Amino acid sequence: MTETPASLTPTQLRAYFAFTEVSSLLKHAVEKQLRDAGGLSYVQFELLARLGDAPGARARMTDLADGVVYSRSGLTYQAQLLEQRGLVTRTPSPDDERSTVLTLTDAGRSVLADVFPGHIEALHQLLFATLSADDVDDLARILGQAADHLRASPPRSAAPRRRKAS
Amino acid sequence: MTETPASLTPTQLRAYFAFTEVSSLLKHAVEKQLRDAGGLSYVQFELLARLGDAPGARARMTDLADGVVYSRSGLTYQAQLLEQRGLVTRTPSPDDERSTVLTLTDAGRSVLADVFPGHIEALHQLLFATLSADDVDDLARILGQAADHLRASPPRSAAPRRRKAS
DNA sequence: TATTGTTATACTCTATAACTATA
DNA sequence: TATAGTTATAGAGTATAACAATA
Repeated sequence: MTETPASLTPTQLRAYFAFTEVSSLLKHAVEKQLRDAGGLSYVQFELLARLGDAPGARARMTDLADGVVYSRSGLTYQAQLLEQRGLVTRTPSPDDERSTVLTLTDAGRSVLADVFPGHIEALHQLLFATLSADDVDDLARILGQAADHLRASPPRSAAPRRRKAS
Repeated sequence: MTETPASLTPTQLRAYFAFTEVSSLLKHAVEKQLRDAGGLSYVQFELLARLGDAPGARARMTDLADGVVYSRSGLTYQAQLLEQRGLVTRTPSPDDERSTVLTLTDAGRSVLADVFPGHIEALHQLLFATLSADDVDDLARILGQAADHLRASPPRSAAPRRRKAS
């Protein structure tokens, strides 16, 4: 067991407050851009972007749910919305009939293409414009480390699925 | 006008992805802790914490709304919830009868006290445990800079209040 | 019996617009 | 006329639990 201090240092507090503030302001700005440019919520964009990166532009619901921090029913809900808009298709997996495979359609890829440039521009102007290359290096290294730690951390908010205590 | 590159560097991408991942995982974990320890949402915690820091443990609705990124009606909603639980009081301001002043009650301060230790512990274990003192310094500096920039940026999602175009 | 995904449902949160009251 | 805040309302999103189908 590692002992936990009862308080944070002033610098830790500053880092935390700055982090939450950047997180909040950046998320709002990005969500607005995604909504204006493609009518997408952040989650929907993330799902489409993951599909766009996936081999064959397809992925199983469960694999998507593990990446995004969502309940399965929430993912079903979002997948329905995307399917209704024709941005993805849902088909049963040939390998395992229980699984549903989401596939990005041409229309989905087109919406992604509509949205990407503005997304990148927003990130550049809001986040990266004021940071030096060294700052970005540091940020990537430090936050990458933190992300690794958090990902491995037990208190996952979206636990894979509860296991019986027996 | 500053020219905007059409894409991000690989390091910028890594920094961005790490940032969003940390943001998402940390927020979920912190929200769970606040809910379990004090039945508070993150917004409610933030409001109570701001009142706790404010002189006289009191603040006007508008001043709170400017800090938190919320619509006025959303703030009214949250203030009602907090008042119903007896954690704050709402009284008209003596200076300006249009204003409402929120004041933290003893019960509110008590809930804050219940919640703080676990909040700090969560931050320490999830975020700071793996970071060196230098890393925290860098993080505070870099994100502080980004926060300053974002705060000053025109596309505020919660604009103070729309002004007539005339 | 465990796993994948869907459905039904209820709840929280947020924003817009209309409204009241005060400056 | 402008500002502070509330109310009414409607919509998006999320999670839990029960369920059906497959492994």
